[in-house]
Parts: sequence; structure tokens; C-alpha cells
Amino acid sequence: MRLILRHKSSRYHHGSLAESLLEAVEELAERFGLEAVTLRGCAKLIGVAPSAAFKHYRDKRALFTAFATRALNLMAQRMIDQRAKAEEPPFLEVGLAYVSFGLEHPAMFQAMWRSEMLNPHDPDYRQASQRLGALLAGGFADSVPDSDQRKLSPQELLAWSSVHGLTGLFVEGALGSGLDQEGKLAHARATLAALGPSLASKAAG
Amino acid sequence: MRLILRHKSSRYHHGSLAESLLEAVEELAERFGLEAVTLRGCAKLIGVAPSAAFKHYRDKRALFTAFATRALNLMAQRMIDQRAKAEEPPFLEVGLAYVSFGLEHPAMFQAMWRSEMLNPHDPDYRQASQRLGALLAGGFADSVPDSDQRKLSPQELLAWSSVHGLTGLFVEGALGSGLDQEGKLAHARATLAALGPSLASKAAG
DNA sequence: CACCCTAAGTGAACACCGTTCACACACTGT
DNA sequence: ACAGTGTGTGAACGGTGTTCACTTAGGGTG
Repeated sequence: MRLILRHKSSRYHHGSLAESLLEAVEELAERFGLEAVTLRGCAKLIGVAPSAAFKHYRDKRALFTAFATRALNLMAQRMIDQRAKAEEPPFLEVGLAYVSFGLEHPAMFQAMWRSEMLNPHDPDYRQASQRLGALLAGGFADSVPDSDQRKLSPQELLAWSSVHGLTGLFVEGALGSGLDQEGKLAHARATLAALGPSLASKAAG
Repeated sequence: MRLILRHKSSRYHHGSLAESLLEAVEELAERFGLEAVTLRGCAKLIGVAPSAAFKHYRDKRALFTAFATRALNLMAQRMIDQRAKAEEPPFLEVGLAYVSFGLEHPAMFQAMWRSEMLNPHDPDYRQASQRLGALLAGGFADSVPDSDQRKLSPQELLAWSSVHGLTGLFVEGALGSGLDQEGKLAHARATLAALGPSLASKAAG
């Protein structure tokens, strides 16, 4: 990844610090783990004073919330793209996209849900996280209105829970610590396929 | 919770610092969130110098690993107890115990899986976390040998994933932020009940 | 073009954090 | 009585998030 270092040559003003900080968070999180990401570290990576960050984000939490929101949207986009291919049933396709994104970007996946480091009331964040649930709910992303989460049926909730839990167990290292990524994906496919019988009878909740 | 403060009156030696530190972690985590738990804070709560902690735990990570292990075992015990009541199908009973433990002790639940703050190679921790998966696998806790996790069938994996994911979504605040605990449990019951069809055909994986 | 206003940077300072180290104390066994 | 060992202390280190007074660059207005 290329980090935006400075606007032009070595000027006083950076030009796009807010964006650069997000990239720095991603870079450091993927390389050293989410817990190791530091405001000062991000600033140093970009080549800027630590205090500069506070001109763009109220505090570390705000920066992390923005990062999590970006991660959620990235994942959602990936799920939409994958559904378009539609080589398998929509739910399986979308669910596997969810899992494989988590496997490829574990730090991002952790950041999305690390509520203690986030501002869960942030409207952008809320909307992004709920959209993810909606995407999994039926594979009808475009036709889903901005529905309250309470309207998810038991089957839809089950689908989200399964995919989310499976990804979490992988990312947290509780599962498949001896498997490579392909092995984990194969496991995921088998596991989610087993959900079929439960999703078949899909009366509204 | 009563914290063990000192051995007798105000002696130099504490007597059971290792245990007291675990209790302090629990106290602070449940009150202010896991992220706010600090070695110095624990020490101060007990009334001891910060450096004293290092005589019992190699570092903060070791303390957190011990705390997570204790949480895992507490949860496992609760699942076993709940299964003994057996008013519902074993899986539902055990799964609901998993969820409700997470709802009652969110900080503990987060600590169990916060791999970056844990030592995942710790044998006690590994054993405890795998036992949890085995407990959910079929509701036959006593007859489950110390099986490798790779031997979990797709249905068993699905069961663990669903319960784990549902609990995570609640604890992380992505789900049911407007519901009280009973409401969440009702949702959980409905969701896990929907798993029935998938678990019925339980050929070995 | 000269001016000022403001957004966006700096650097020093603060309190707190995990961790280390030399040291002090008190119990234990001989 | 006394050494030895396990368990506590207190000061110190570098790193962290955050604040604050300050400087600077650049755009809009006269």
C-alpha cells in the first residue's frame, strides 16, 4: 500500500491527513495487529506530529470508528460483488464472502466489532453494520429498505449469527489454527451448507 | 464482590495476590469495560504496588490469559449445570446458557476471545476453549473425549458458530441494542430453535 | 496586490500506562 | 539464631493519548 506522505514535496500542510491516517491504521493493523495500532505510530508513519491527528478526529476512538466504518463498507461491497457472480446459492455465496474477507483482513474484521474502541452511536457506523446484516439476510440487498434490525426473522438472524460466529472463531484463533486459508474456507463452505435445511422453511418472523 | 485486601490487618505480605488480581480484573472489567482494565488499576484496587503483580504473572498478557481461562471454565460449568435441568432439548439448553452467560458477563465473554491480549498457546487456555466447543457439539459433555477440533462435524461446527456468533453480536452491540436481557434471550431462543432442521440429520462429518 | 482570517500544522507538557530493577521485609527450616 | 527464599516496595524508563499555546500556509476580500 502506498501511503500519501505529503501534499507536494515537503510542505507544511499535508493536504489529506484524514485519509492518510485511515490508511496508516490499516497498514499498522494488518502488519502488527489491531492492539498495536497507536496514534503516535500512525502519525510517525505519515511523517506528521502526533497532535496533528486531533485536527481531523476528536480522539482515537473517532479514528477507529471511521476505520471500522470503512472496513464494513469494504466488506459489504465485496459481498455484493460476490453475489453477482452467483455460481452458488446466494446465501452461501454472500456468507463465504463474509468469511473470506475476515480471513484475509483479520485486523479489519476485529476492528469492525471492537465496540469498546468504537463510538457505536456514530450514524455512519450504525448504518454500515446494519447493512451487513441485511445483506446476509436474504441475498436481496437492493430491495432491502432501511429496515429496523428487529424485523429480521429468526432464520435471517440465524444466518447472520452463523456466518459471523464462524468468522469470529477463525479470526480469534479458536478454530482451525492448523489450517491454511483454503482449508478454512472449505470448512466454512461445509458448515454453511449445513444451514440449508434451516433456511429452506422461510416463513416470515 | 468482596476483594481480598490483605492477609491479616495490614501486613507486608498479602497472602493471595494472584487470586486477588484475578478478582480485581473481573471487578474492573465488569464495571468499566475490558479495555479500561489496567495493571496499575488492579494493584491500586487491592492496595498493593504495581510491581507486585509481576511476582505472580510474567506480564499483563499472562494475567489476562488466566482471567480468560477462568471465564471459560465458569461458562462451561454453567452450561453443564443448565444441561442437567434438561427442560428443553440439550442443545438449546446448552446454547442458551452460552448466550445468557455472555449477556450477564459481557466483559468476561470478550476477554475469552480477545486473542491479541491472550497467550493462545497457554495449555490451560487452549483446553478450556476447546472444551467449550465440545460441550456445544452435541450435549453429551461427559462422553466427549479430548477430541481434536478437526473432528467436529459440520453440524457441530455450525452449532458452535451460531451460538457464538449470536452472543457476539449481542455483546458487541450490533444486535438488540434496544432490548432488555429477557428480550434478547427470547430472540436467542427463537433463533437457535430455527437451527433444529439442520441438526436433525446428524451424520458424522 | 496587500491584508487578515482560518484551517491545519508544530512542539512541549501532562498524567497514565506496562515493565524493570535494586532493595526491604517476613516467613521457613535448620 | 540465622541464612535463604519468596513476596512486597519505590523509583525509574520509555511509550501512550490528549491538551494547549504557537506558527504557518493559503484563500477571500478590500
